[in-house]
This record gives sequence, structure tokens and C-alpha cells, in this order.
Amino acid sequence: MTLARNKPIQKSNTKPRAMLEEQVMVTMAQTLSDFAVQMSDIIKEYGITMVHYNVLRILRGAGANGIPCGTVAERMVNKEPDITRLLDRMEKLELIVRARDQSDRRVVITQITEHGLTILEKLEAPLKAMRQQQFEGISSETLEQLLGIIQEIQAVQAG
Amino acid sequence: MTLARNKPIQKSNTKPRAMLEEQVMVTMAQTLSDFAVQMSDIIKEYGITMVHYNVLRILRGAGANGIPCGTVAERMVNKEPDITRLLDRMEKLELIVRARDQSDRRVVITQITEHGLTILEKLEAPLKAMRQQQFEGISSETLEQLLGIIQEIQAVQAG
DNA sequence: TGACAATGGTTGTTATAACATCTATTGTGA
DNA sequence: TCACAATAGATGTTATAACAACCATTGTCA
Repeated sequence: MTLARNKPIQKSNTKPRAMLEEQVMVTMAQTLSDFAVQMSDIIKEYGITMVHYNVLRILRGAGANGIPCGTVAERMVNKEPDITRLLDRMEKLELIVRARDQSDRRVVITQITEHGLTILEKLEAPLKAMRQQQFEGISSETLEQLLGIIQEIQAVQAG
Repeated sequence: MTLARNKPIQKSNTKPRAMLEEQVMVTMAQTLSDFAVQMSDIIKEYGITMVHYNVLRILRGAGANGIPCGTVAERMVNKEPDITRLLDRMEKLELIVRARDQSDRRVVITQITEHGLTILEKLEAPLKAMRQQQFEGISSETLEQLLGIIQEIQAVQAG
């Protein structure tokens, strides 16, 4: 046991840091992909896509005055480089309306329509039920913990 | 204070369960999307996409005998409905090779090439460095905890 | 004040994803 | 053993994503 004296002190059941990091990444990705599929299936039933849903949520959150196209693009979870044509399609579906800003004629203001709001409202209950099922059996304390850790990781990216 | 006696006992700083669930979902999605962008940027430098990378990892893991196209599709993080043409492109890039199985002529066996393996090897260090940075300042104990919670959530989906 | 950079959005093009349908081969039960 | 279901891929078509180049409007500074 002489050689062991020079070994760094380490808990018996720790795995290499790099492996742990990779496993966290892969497991998170798998889980979230699974969630996305489930969510997408529900949203599709209401005639829109996940991307549409994301835009509608942003526009509802932005309030009645609407916001420029570019701001919508910025706020999206998956950054959309082709916002113009996405909004074209959504306008055709009557989910949104657009109008050029009179004070700065470069800007196009986007707003959610009543129809868009209605779809969001209809989706609320099924999506809530979905999440309830996805997290069934996980305690709120655990979820708070999870949220805390992810926020900590987010802070690393920002800083 | 008479009415307060009938209120359910609850910790002062808990938020409604449904809100917590939604916040966990959104925060995870944002973080993972951020990670995906960073990863994609690195992978692109080596002339392939995230999807290609995912396939190559699967094929390397599958060993020298290769596996059927369909099995590749099944194992992907983001389920690929158009596996044939994805593999067409990857074969054109000489990342993989395909051959019809002689014992069951419906099956097409897919294998990673030396070139594919080389790209995976070259990517190892930069991706490892990326993850190191992404989780910088997060203790291994915290990461273990995170992994545990996500695995717990995964188990809910499976069960 | 006039050239030029910066901003906000649009458009063109190509590649890929999504969805449905189709073909070839194999397994199976009457 | 033959009809038919099941399996494994391939193909056709349309919609969307990705990337680059572009136009209109506004800000700015010599």
C-alpha cells in the first residue's frame, strides 16, 4: 500500500469530471427532445407548430402595442434567422398582424390577433396536463432544486 | 385573523406547482438551445452537422460490424424520419459506408469509415473544452445532483 | 449637409425536414 | 404453398431552415 500514499484524496464513487459533464449534456438533450415531441404532438392538434407557439407566447407577453419583428426573433428560444417568412406564414394563418411603424419606417410592428390568443388559451389546459404527467412523482422540492441548478448553469453562460 | 385559520398550511415561499413545472421546462429548453448553438458552431468547423455527429457517435458505438439504417434512426436523439437520404449525404461525404445484408436482403447495414472516425477524434478535445467552460464553477456534486434529477424525470417518461 | 455606416427587414437560393406513399423482401397461418 | 401481413428502406412532394446578399430608412460626423 506504499504507492497509494501518493494518490490524490478522492471519494470512492466519483466519476471523471469530463465524463460527468458529457453525461449531463446527453441526458438533458434526450429528455428535452422527448418533451419536445410530446409538446409538438399536442400543439399540432390546434393547427400550429412549436415555432408558431413560441412566437405567439412572445407576442402575448409583449402586450397590445406589439413589438418589432426583430425583437420577436431575438426572444425566441431557437433563434430564427428567417423571421420575415415565418411571420408571413403566421399572418396568412391570421395568428398575427403586421404594420409598418410610422415614426421609424424601417420597423415593422407585429401583434397577436384574437385568433392567436384563442389558440393560446385553448392550449393552456392540455399543456398543463402534459407537464403534470411529465413531472409526476417528482417532488416540488426536487423541481426547485433542478431549477436552481439550471439557473446557475445559465448564469455561467451569461457571465 | 379568523379566516386565516381555514387556509391550508403552506410554506411561505413556494410557488404554484404548475408554474414551477412550466418554468423548469422553459429554463431547460433555453439552456439546452444555447448549448446546442455552441456545439453546432464547433462541429461545423469540421465540415459536418450536429445530425451527422449524432449518427457518427451511434455508428462508432455500434462497433465494426455496423448496424441497420433503421437502428441508427431509432437511436438518434432527434428521431429522424428521413434516414435514407441523411445516410445518402453522409455516404457522399465518405463518413459512412452501406451494404445490403446478404442473409436478409431487406436490411442495409451501415458502418462508420476511417474518415468518420478521424473527425470524431478531432472533435473530442474541442467539445470537451466547450463543456468544461459551460459548466465552469459548477461543482461536481451539483452536476451529480442534476444528473440524478434528470434521470429520475426520464424514468417517469419510460414508466 | 452629404457621404457613409448602422439598423431593420426583405428576398433568392440551396439544403434539409416532414409527411405520405411506394417497393422489395421476408415471415406466417389457412 | 399461397395469400397476406409485417418489416426495412426508398422515393415523391411540399414546407421550412439556413445562409448570403440585398434594399430602404435612419443616425452621425467630418
